[in-house]
Amino acid sequence: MGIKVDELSDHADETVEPERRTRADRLAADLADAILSGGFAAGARLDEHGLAERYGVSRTPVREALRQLAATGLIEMRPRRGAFVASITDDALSELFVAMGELEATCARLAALSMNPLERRRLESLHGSMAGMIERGEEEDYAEANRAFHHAIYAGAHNGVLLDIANSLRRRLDPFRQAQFRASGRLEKSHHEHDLVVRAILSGDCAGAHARMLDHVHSVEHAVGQLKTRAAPLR
Amino acid sequence: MGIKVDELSDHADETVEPERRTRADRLAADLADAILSGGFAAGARLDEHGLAERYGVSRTPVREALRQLAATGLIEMRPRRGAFVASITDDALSELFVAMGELEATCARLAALSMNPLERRRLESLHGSMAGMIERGEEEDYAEANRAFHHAIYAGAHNGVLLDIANSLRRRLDPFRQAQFRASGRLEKSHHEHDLVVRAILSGDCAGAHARMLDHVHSVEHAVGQLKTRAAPLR
DNA sequence: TTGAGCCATAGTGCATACAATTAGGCGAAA
DNA sequence: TTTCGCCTAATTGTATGCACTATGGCTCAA
Repeated sequence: MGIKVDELSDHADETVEPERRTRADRLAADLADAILSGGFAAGARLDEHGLAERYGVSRTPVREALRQLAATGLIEMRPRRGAFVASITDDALSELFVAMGELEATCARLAALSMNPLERRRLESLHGSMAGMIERGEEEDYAEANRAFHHAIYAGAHNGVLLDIANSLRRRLDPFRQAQFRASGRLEKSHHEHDLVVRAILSGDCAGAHARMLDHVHSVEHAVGQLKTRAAPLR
Repeated sequence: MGIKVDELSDHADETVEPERRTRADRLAADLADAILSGGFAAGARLDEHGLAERYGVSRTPVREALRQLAATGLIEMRPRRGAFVASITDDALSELFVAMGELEATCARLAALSMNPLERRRLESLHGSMAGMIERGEEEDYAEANRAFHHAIYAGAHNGVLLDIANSLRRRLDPFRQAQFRASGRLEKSHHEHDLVVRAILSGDCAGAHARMLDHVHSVEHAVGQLKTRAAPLR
């Protein structure tokens, strides 16, 4: 099941190959990036013909890409009425955070039980390196390391199904998580919460790992909520 | 051309309506049913042209239906090599059960916290009615009620995201769950486990609900495992 | 006889043309 | 003035044709 992982990872590991993946697949990835980075407004209509012209392909791969995205929940398709960027209501966002929290807490619990010594050492080392980033104010690096941190815990659960679910939820929440890093003092608080999670996992305290991770995600949700009261949602 | 509609003739819920859903959507549903009910062997190749001919449509809706199914994990698509019915290895099946167990346990915990009095009463009543089915040996009815029972708990978590995830996992596991009902004494054991879950939920014991549901799913997995050692997997 | 390379064939990826439906605007009637 | 209905334009759903890739069989050489 380890194979499945790098099928999903669409980074530039391919060098010159004259297109291994299909246009539809690459289009889906491109569109997902564009949507998640705010290139399309929430609720915006995704016109097949327009997208086809814009990306220089025919409507067929566009339609297939849209189907893929619809399956992830990133867009919504209504028969004969087209595709729209899924707009997240406050309630839906809250449900997403609750689900994400439960999933992450579950992974943390399983990780406390299943991680092998190497995985535990790597998690500890990654967590340790993040302290320095905070001191040096390296927000970008911290955000990236944060992703790796959470991913390490998903992977530590040793369950491909949960890994896939967690990744897909995280992708949808990432834009919101990103924003809260800019709240003052948030990085320190986040790191402290991580610390509690790591200690619980390393000591094999599965109930503690569950509880601490739940706390952490709730805290992230709270920070996002605070942000939204001041500024408009970021997409 | 819209005349030869009933090649796809499925359920008679639509009376005269000239197609509300698209062909691709109905095809996806039909194919999912066919696969889950064993109409296609595991690992079988799903030839686009053949399916198109068989269902009396062109390749385009077939392709879109296949994309949809691929997103649910029911089939696997490899670029330029076609679609195959996803074959489940023992390891993958085990991972699915673990994930399903964690999801169900999470829903049970949340249900213990969130269910309103009406939902609690309905859950209790449904559970009560299942005892009679066992005594009367109504396996079919019990299987149906069992689905409703678990669904009620997912819904009781009051979280659409978790509900969707649980449903999609359940769909993939249902063929295996069905089989274990035929194991002797399994119905009684299942009902007893349900009883523990219901009591925990009704009394608001969220930790207990989590633990009891985890036990229950593990027990189901064990029963399926027992079955598989004797007979070949059912698809 | 066995292995490697070539070729034919089948099947997917993509493009494009056509059909059908929806939505919005316009006009007529009450 | 308002409302109902029709018509048109825009857009999605479906069909089909072509091109390119992968796979299996066949040939030729060792």
